[in-house]
Amino acid sequence: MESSSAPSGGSTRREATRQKLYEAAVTLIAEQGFSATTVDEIAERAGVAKGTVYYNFASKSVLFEELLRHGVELLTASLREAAERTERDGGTKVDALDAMIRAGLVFIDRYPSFTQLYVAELWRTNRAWQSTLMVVRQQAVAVVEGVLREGVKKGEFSEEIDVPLTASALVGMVLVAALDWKSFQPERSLDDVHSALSRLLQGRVSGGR
Amino acid sequence: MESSSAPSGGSTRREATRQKLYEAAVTLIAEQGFSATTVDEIAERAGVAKGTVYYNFASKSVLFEELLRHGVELLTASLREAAERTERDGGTKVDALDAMIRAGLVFIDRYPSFTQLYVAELWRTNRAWQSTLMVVRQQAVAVVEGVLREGVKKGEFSEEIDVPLTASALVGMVLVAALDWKSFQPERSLDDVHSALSRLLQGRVSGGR
DNA sequence: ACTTTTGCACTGACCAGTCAGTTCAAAATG
DNA sequence: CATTTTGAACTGACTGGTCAGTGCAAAAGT
Repeated sequence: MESSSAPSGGSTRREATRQKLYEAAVTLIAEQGFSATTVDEIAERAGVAKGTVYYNFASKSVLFEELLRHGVELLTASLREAAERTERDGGTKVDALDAMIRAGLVFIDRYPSFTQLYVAELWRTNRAWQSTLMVVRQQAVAVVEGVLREGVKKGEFSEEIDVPLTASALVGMVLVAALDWKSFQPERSLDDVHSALSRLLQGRVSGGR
Repeated sequence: MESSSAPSGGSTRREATRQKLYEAAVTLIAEQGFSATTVDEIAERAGVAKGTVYYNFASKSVLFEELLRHGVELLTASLREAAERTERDGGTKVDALDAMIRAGLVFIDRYPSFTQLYVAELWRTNRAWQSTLMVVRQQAVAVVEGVLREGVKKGEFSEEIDVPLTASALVGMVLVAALDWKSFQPERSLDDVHSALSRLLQGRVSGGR
C-alpha cells in the first residue's frame, strides 16, 4: 500500500493526467470560452474519461482556476528573470523594459491560447475566479512597475510618469501587438515584432528618416 | 448601447425595445460571457417578455452580432471624426494620434461594458460571429493605420515603422490602460489618463525631469 | 386595421456532476 | 517465491436540472 508517497517532484501518473487536462482545456476554452466548453470535450481531447476530470479537480471552474494560476506564475517568473538578468549585465532600465517586452513576446509565442483566454477573462466581473485572477495579475504587473519606479529613482525616467498606468499601457501594447501578430501574421519572426515594439517604446517613431 | 441617450434615428416603438435589449445584453454579457447569459435574463433586465426578444431578433447570437457591429461602428466614426477635426485645424499627425487616443478613452469611458465584451471576443476562433467581428475591427484599426501612413509620407514619422503592428500596439496601449483605469481607479479623470498616455506616445518617458 | 408586445406552457437537446464498479502495480503475507 | 490484499487512479452510464427556442391567443399600442 501507500504506492505513491512519491517524491514531490510530480512524476506520478496523476501529475501526467493533470497536465494532459490542462493542455486540452486551454485550447478548447481559448477557442470557445469557458461556458461553451463542456467537460466531456475536455476529457475527450485529453484522452481520458469524464470521471477522471472529477477525480483530479473538484469542479470545472477549479480546473480552470488552477490553470490560470499556473500560467500566470510562469509568465511572472519569466519577466522577473528578464529584469534580473539585465540588472546583472549592467543594463539600463530601458534595457530592462526591452528585455521584459521580449520575455512577454516569447511567452505569448509559446502559449498563445493561454494568453488569449487570459485576456478574455481578465476584466470580467462576477465570476468565481475573479479574485484569483486579480492576485496573479498584480504579481505580473508589479514586476513592470518595479522597474519603472527604479528608473524614476535613478533619474532615467521622468518623475512625472504615472507608474501603474504606464505599466498597464506597456502590458497592453505588448499583449495586443502579440495577439494580432499570432492571429494575422503568424509567419513573422519574433525579432521582427520585438524591434517594432522597441522602436515605439523608445519614442523613435516621430522624428523622420 | 449601455447608457445611451440618443434616439439614434428610428422613432418606432420597435426601435426602442431593440435599444433596451441591447443595453441589457451588453452589461450581462460583459459580466458573464455570452454562453453564461440566458435569454430569460436579458428579457427580464430589459423589462420585456421573452417572446419579444424573438420577435425582434432571429436568435440569441444574431442579437449579439448586431450589438457588436453597432458598437464598433460607433467607435470607428468617433476615431475618424477626431482625425478629420485635427486635420482641419491644421494639426500634425502626432496631434491626430493624440486626438484619437482621447476619442478612444471617451468611448471606453462611455461604454465600458461594450469594450470589455469586445476584447473578450476579439481573438476567439471558431465562433459564429468571428467574421463580422474581423470586418468591423479592421475598419477601426484602418483609421489609425491611415494616420500613421500619412505621417510617414509627410516625413513626420520614421519610414522604418511597421504600420499595422504599430497601430495594433497603440490600440492595445489605450485599450488596456483604459480598462484598468475603469476597473481599478474609476475615480481618476479622463484628462489625467489621457496626459499619461500622451507622454508615453511622445517618448517623453525616458529622459529625466 | 395592423404592428408589436405579452404571458405562459411546452419541448428537446445538452451538460455538470455523481457513483458503483474496474484496473493494476506495489506492498504485505506465508 | 507465489499469493492475496490494498488503495489510488480511472471509467462511463446515469440523473437532475437548465435553457434556447416555439406556439399561440389575448392585449396593448399607434
